[in-house]
Amino acid sequence: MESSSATSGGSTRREATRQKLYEAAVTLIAEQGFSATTVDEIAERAGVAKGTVYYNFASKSVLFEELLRHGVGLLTASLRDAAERTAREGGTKVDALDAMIRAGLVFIDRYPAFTQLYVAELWRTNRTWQSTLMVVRQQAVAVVEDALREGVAGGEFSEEIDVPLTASALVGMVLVAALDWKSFQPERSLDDVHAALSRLLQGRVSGCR
Amino acid sequence: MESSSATSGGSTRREATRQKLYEAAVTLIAEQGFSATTVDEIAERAGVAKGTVYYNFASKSVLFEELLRHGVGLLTASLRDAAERTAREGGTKVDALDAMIRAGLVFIDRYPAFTQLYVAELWRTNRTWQSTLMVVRQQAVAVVEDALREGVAGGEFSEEIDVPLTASALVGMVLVAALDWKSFQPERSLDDVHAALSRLLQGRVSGCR
DNA sequence: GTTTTTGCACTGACCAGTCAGTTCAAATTC
DNA sequence: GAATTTGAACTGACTGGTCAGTGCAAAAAC
Repeated sequence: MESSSATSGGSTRREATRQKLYEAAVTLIAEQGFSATTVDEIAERAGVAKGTVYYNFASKSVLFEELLRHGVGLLTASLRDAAERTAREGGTKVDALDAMIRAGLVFIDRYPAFTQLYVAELWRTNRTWQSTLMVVRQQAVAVVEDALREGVAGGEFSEEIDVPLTASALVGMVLVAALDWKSFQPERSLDDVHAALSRLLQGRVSGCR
Repeated sequence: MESSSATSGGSTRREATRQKLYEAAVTLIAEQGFSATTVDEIAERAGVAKGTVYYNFASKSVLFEELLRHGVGLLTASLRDAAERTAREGGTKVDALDAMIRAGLVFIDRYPAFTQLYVAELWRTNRTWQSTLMVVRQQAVAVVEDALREGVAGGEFSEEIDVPLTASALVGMVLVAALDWKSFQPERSLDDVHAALSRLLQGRVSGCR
């Protein structure tokens, strides 16, 4: 899944160790927060010696920063893929947004810990990885903004909508609904959650029908 | 302002110190997270000696927990107030939801640090204040759920909506849009943001008109 | 034979929580 | 109304523990 191409095509063994460290770090940091999670814990959960962590990453912060980049890269790719697939199949922009909602849900379903940790850090200030976070956030939100803008250009959406704000709101809708789903009603199906959000997106809750 | 009544009518000085500590703690923890914030920092920012923190609160965690309860209490009261005011004035349930969106925005506008800190902690597990957080979350979401349920009962909303999920999604919409507003476009007006969210709530973005 | 991992002892900074002592405003005494 | 007492509120130096990061020799993997 990650061995062949990737960024630097390093040796496979190294990549596998890094992956194990990502996985260990993501759950621990999601549960406890960055500062409350120790490097010893991460190493132990990954089944690796502490020295190995420092052989593979310059510091705890760097490990975390690369983890963030890695994770949001996956999400962005998935959103873009959903949008493009819909376009290729001749769907409307609402279809594209709907497909992106589903892609978001699938992502959160698969990586709940990452999502949680991301949300916890996103609006913080004064942290070393702030700029990383901003860049990476913009990449993801931009995909939604593009769909909205194209919808406005094509006459499908009202010209009066506020693109950045509406994009934020849509992202928030999916994010919070999905995190609540995973935290408080994990037994429900993804389709169920998707249906509820679809209805909200299409304004089938109130007002018109 | 706080001398006479309050909860326990304790001495004024004590209450004032606690308030200063809340204010210092909320911004520091919002910026850095709970574990990365030291008690020395909180004391210094509050202009108080470290010992005073421990004279007023049993521990750092307890200070934080009481801070959470305090803050969400304010929010819940504000939401409930908005809902009741709309009802008294004979508004529809959409009006009530709209008023609650505005109340939420006003709250976040006033206490952005608290909101940020709340979001960062809400979906964590394994923390001592988890139960506090759950209780307090349910109080706030319940107000929205009630409005939705009443809307369904009164025929204003579709019977098919999923009340808890839709409530989560609405809360998320406001939360994320408002945090993005405060973080990335703080110069915009509250009315502006409110208008964009109103439009989304009423389905005036896509589909019907 | 080079790269990667291990295991573990060590350091220095940092930090939550403690406690003996100080402050001061109100209550009490004369 | 001045002198004295009281005690809640506050102070800040100190302690015991924790943790990020280092150093390195030997083993394992490739």
